[in-house]
Order: sequence, then structure tokens, then C-alpha cells
Amino acid sequence: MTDLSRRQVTLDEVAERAGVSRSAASRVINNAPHVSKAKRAAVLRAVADLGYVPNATARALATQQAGAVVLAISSDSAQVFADPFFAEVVVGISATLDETELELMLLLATSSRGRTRLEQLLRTRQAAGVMLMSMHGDDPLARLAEQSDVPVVFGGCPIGFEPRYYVDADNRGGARLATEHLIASGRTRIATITGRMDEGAGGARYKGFQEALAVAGLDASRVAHADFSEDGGTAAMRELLDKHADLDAVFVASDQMAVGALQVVKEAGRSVPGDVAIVGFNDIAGARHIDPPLTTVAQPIQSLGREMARMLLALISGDTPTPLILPTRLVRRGSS
Amino acid sequence: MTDLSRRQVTLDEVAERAGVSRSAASRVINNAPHVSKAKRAAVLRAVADLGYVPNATARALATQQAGAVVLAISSDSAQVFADPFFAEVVVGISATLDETELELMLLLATSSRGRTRLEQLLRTRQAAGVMLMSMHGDDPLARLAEQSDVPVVFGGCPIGFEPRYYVDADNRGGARLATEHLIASGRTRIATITGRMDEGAGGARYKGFQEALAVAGLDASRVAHADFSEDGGTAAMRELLDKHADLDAVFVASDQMAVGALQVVKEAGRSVPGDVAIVGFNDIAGARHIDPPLTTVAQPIQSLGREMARMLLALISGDTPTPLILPTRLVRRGSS
DNA sequence: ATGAAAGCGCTAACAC
DNA sequence: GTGTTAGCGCTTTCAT
Repeated sequence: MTDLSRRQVTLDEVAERAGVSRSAASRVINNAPHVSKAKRAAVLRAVADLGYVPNATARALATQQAGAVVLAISSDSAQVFADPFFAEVVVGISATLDETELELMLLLATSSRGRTRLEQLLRTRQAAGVMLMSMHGDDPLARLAEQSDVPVVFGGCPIGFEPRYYVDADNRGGARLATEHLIASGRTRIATITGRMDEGAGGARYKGFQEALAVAGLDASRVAHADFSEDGGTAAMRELLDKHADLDAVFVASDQMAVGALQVVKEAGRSVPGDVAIVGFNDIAGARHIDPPLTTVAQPIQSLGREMARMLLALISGDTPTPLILPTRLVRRGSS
Repeated sequence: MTDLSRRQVTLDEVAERAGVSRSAASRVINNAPHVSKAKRAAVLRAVADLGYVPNATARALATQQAGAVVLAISSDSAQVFADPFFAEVVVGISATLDETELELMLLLATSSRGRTRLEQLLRTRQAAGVMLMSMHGDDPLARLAEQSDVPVVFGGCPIGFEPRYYVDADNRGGARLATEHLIASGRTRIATITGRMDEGAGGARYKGFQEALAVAGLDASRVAHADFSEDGGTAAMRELLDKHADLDAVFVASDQMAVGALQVVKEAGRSVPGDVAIVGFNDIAGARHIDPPLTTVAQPIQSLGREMARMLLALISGDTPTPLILPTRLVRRGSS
């Protein structure tokens, strides 16, 4: 009987059917106190009979609080979202949100339209909260987000400023781990290919690399900068081979770049890991299948999503969480 | 001056500031006719001064139409969304939606809660439209979606029934292409590893395989069923090698499975493509980097997303689009 | 061309 | 416990 109802069933109809006032019905729906057992039951029955589903829009308008949170990816190209990384993050977020009434909106704030939308979101309280990823520190939206009165959690700590609330992977620690591993296996002329230095992850991984080398008293001058992409890795590795022909290992700040770099090294006639050891970062799905299988630093991506959502929920309910750094770990495979 | 406004700026405030009635202001905002040039200008100025942004919730309530569309992934495990495939789809969808006022909500309808949410979405008009992916034909939600009075477009044609509106990749054609390529290169004892046969893509790819073999008058009995996953591919390949030791080629219905299969073939001491040629499906990012690089069938994933969104927009605005099949193409690499 | 008034479906004060 | 009332911010007849 609930099937045929094309029209929205209203609370008034439920109330009428149950023979109670609208407020009583409302109280039952939101299981608030001050309703007699009998009336409560009557309302519940009416709800079932009529197939009542509260109108989220009306509720949002009345309560002045939105029923959705937003995951916004702020970046120059929508293409970055194609990185499997985000899909994993979304799975984590979704898992956490699943236990609430909140919906998840996705905003690829890539075009100027998208950015405007994000800006409006931040200004008006159309969303219960916002999760922001791929934010560059110098992006004005970052500041705006920080000042906004809608709760905002950053995913990844942008370079240049530390947001109040964020969850990030331990990029620096992971890079140290990787570099120390290289050192421990006897390498001494260790290079690095960095990611974009205007991104938090790029800077942090570079810093970790430097630290490890400093502690060991090794030379940290063999560095080439790239942009996290495979092609970038290719170019950077060529540069490295060119300028620092003596290198015997390289810490590459992303697996995608490592793939490109590996190719170049092999084409240059050097063996991996014999002549040159390589360690990547991210543990992408393909990492174990390239030849040789890539040693890399894995980060708990789904947890990242889960924790971002959790932190946002905390913020929404008025708590004051502290930033979170999630551990990374080294996955040893053949390339080092 | 627009910065400090913590409170929502209302239309009334704009109207007052502009010295006009609320209706006039409203007309300007929605650029409706019947407003004098002077008043229009005044309102526009007030909007700019105050930093007015219409309240989407209130608007939705008044107009009875939602400001968001939903992408729902219906599947037993949230994990499927981690497939990079969806990220690409989302990029496509987002690109199309970017030109509209519609927001994108993401619903991983995996838990029973998630499914309930999807169901309610379909029953109540809380969303302007819904895009449904990974639907199994026997899922009751599929029927419900088909009857729902909110516009629904399917991504991928579920097995068992053909939805009114869908966009799909040419899975059957792609599989034929792949198999024909194998035949053309002289293989005669061709096997296949299928995906889940309860999914549209799984069935269609298998059918394409059969067709190609039938046309060539070749035996199509060498088949093992798997579930699209790498582990599934591994197991299926073992089975195949066991039961049909004479095979000289295999069409694998997904790259993930192909990766597993390739491994098994090599471990069995057979060379690829010398002894056994392999063709995959999907052209995942890693396909070109495995050894040997994987020949595979590529589908236009972003286009899939774009077209789904376009079709949904058409539906929302009252048109009656026709289903779309997007072409696939063979990407020849080393494994065949 | 213009403004007044009546909702959209819900919640929340407030009286009883 | 219970019901009445007044909004939330917007759109939309309907008179003027």
C-alpha cells in the first residue's frame, strides 16, 4: 500500500491518520519525550501505513542545519580525482557517514564555477561541514575555509600553513623510513625525486628524506623535482642520471613517478636493485606487479577518509578534536 | 564588506536595501520578466553589496525540486568503489554537472542502511535524479528505480533486464574485438576467464567472446568463471591450465584478473605471448607496465560519466533520450 | 510593472 | 502530555 503513493506523504497526514496533533507526530518522528505510549504507537502505525518519509529539505530549512557534508577536491585539474587515492578516501568517508543521517556531496572544485560553489558553501551554511583535500597553502580558499563558520577538516596538511583541523598521513616519517631503509642496505649515494613542492605531501616527503640523510651524515644534494606524475618521474630520473651519474639509490615520492623512473634506469642499462635501488610512495595497486616489484611506503588511505569524516562529525557536534597524523609503513619488495 | 557576514543574508534584506518588494527582488534573482531596468539594477547592486547568496534549501522547498542528483553505487561491498573506474566516471559526471546548478551526491548503497537510503531517495523526490551503477538485474532496487517517478539512468546495463534509460560501454563488441584479434594472430585454442556472470559487463564480454569464436568456427568450451578480481584471475587461470592444457591464448574479462592470470602462466613455465597470448579488458593504469605490457580493451570511462549525466539532465528537463552504447577499442601491447 | 499574501513541510516556543 | 502558533527563506499566484 505504500507503493502507489506518488505524492509526498506529509507529517500532517500522518498526524491526522493517527488522530493526533502534528507536534505529537513530530515528536515521535524525532523520538523526543512527552508523548504517551499510546499516541506514539498510533503515530508509528500511521507512518508505516502511509509510508511516510520526512522531507529532508523542509527539515533542513526549519532546523537551519544542512543534511549533507561536502568532500571538496580543490585542484587545478579534475583529472587529479581520477587518482585511485580519492576513491579509497571516499570509501572510508562513506563508511563513517553511513552511521549517520548525513549525505555526502562531492565537489570537484576545479573550474572557476566549482571554486565559486565551494566559496559559497563556505560562506553560507548550506552544508553541515566540509572536508577539503588537495588544498595548496597559497590558495585563498584555504584561508576562507579556516575562517568559515561551517566546520572544515583538511585532508592532508597544505604547505605554508597549518589548518586547525586536519588529518594527514605521516609523509615525513614515511619518507624517513624509506630513506633509512636505503641507508641500512648499504647505499650511500642516495638521490630523491620529489613531488610538487607546493603540496604538503611533496614538501613533507622531501623533508623526511633530508632528515634521514642528515642523521646518517650523507650527502643530500642529489635531488630532482617533479610533479607526482609518471612523465614527471621519467624526466626527473633522466636529469638525475645526467647530473649525478654515481647514484646508487633513489627515493621517489610517488609510485607513479617511480614507475617512470624505473623505466629510465633500466633503459640506461643499470639494474634494479643491483646498481640502483628504488623506493616509491603510496603502494598503488600496480606496485607489486612491475618488474621488479616496487618497494614503497604504504599509507592507510581508507583510514584517512574515515578519520576525516569522524573529525568532521566531532566538529559538527561541538567537540574540539586535535589534528591526526596516520602512520605509514614500508612495504619491502624487489626494487630495493 | 561581504566578508564579515556570518548570518545568512536573506532576500528580504536585499529587497529592503534596494528599496523594492521581495517579489521584485526574487524576479531579478531568477531573471524573470516584469521588472523595470532601474529596479533590476538596484537589486543587483544590493546583491553585490550584501553578498547575497540564495538559500538553496528554501528554494528547493518552495519549488518542490531538489538541487542535487545522486550517483549511487549499489553493490555488496563498498570496496568495489575503490576501483579507479568509478573515480573516472565521477570526473566525467562532474564535468557535465559543472555547467548546471546541480550538486552531486554520492551514495555507496552497500550496507542495508545505504540501501534504505537509496530506496527512500527513489520514493520521495529528494533528488532531482539518480544515476545507478553496478546494479544487478535481480536487485529489487532495479525495479523500484525503473518505476520511480524520479528520473533514473543506469550506468551499465544490468543482466536480466534492460532499463529504459542507460549508457553502457560496448562490452560485447570489445570482447569480440579482443577475441578476433587473438584469432587473427593465429591462435586456435582460445580460452576465456569471465567476470561475474550476474553483472552486465560479465555476461556481455562472455557473449562477445563466444560470438567471435563461433564466427571463426572455433571451439568455445575453454572457460573459467571468476569475479573480476586479481585473485579470481589467479584461481581461474590455474583451473584453465589444469583442464585445458593445450590452450594457446586467453581473453580475460578484466585487467585485474589478467594480472593474476599472467602470473600463473609465467609460473607454469609458459611464455607470454609466445606460448600463450593474453588480452585483458579495461586498460587500467598499470596495464602498460606489467611484463609483458598487457594488450587490452579500453573503454571511454569519463565519457560514460559525462553521458550518464547528460542523459539524466535530459530526463530532468522532460526529454526522452535513447540508451547509449559507447565504443570500445583494442589497445595492442606486448602480451598478444 | 508591482506588491501582498499564501504557502512548501517541517520544527520549536509557548501556553495549556 | 498535548496542541497552537509562529516561523525557516524562498517562490508564486493573484490582484492592483
